[in-house]
Amino acid sequence: MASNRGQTMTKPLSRHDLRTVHDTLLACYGPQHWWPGETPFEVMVGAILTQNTAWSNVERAIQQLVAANHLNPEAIATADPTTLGALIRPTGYFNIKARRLQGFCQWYLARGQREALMEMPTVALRRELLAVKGIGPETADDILLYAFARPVFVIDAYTRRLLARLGITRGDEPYEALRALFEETLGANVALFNEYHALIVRHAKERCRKRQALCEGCVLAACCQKEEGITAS
DNA sequence: ACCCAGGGTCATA
DNA sequence: TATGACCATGGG
Repeated sequence: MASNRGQTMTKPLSRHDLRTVHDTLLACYGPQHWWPGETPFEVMVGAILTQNTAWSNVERAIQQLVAANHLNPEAIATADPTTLGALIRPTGYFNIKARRLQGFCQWYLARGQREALMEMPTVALRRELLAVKGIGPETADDILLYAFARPVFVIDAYTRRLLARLGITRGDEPYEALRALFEETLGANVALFNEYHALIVRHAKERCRKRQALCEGCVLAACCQKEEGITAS
């Protein structure tokens, strides 16, 4: 299906319109330059710290890790858990996340870090990431896509909400079903997956919000199945 | 004083 | 397999 860059979509959507949704969002917002992180390792740390947490809180934690010279796998793996917890405190769940970071870094070092892991096939790397305690499907896919440039589509709460409101899904599909939907419909494409997920986050944060969505003026409004969108108050 | 935010694990039934 | 409790800080 042809894209309609710069225009408002006007028909109810099916799953085959995922490409057009991307093009419409890109025309609206422009490239998002994701993931916000200086290095691949910082992306991995950020992916764990942002679990169920606002990104602004993660930025503080990253700053504190840098200031304490702890933003490297050796320092995190060998840090005192209480010290590490204090550094990442702003992200919430800091006791659990400190353990998750340490478990991840121990695996990362044992596996020879990024250089060695880059040689591993995507399916095998994904399986290993999921075996690390505290890394579930979304965190694994964040790392695969944004730190290892693998063609894996990230499904998060924003993606679920947007697809359900558009009428493409019901909202209760399992993670793997939604990931397969995007990957099979769009075809493996790292640059596209990277940009699309970033655009979904941008759109869901600033317009397709959980409550009080700003449907008036939305580029997807004409084709969206969401009923009674609350406009700006 | 709520509700929400770029989840995941574990214990139950 | 499917729900619920739990983890915890910061902004609106």
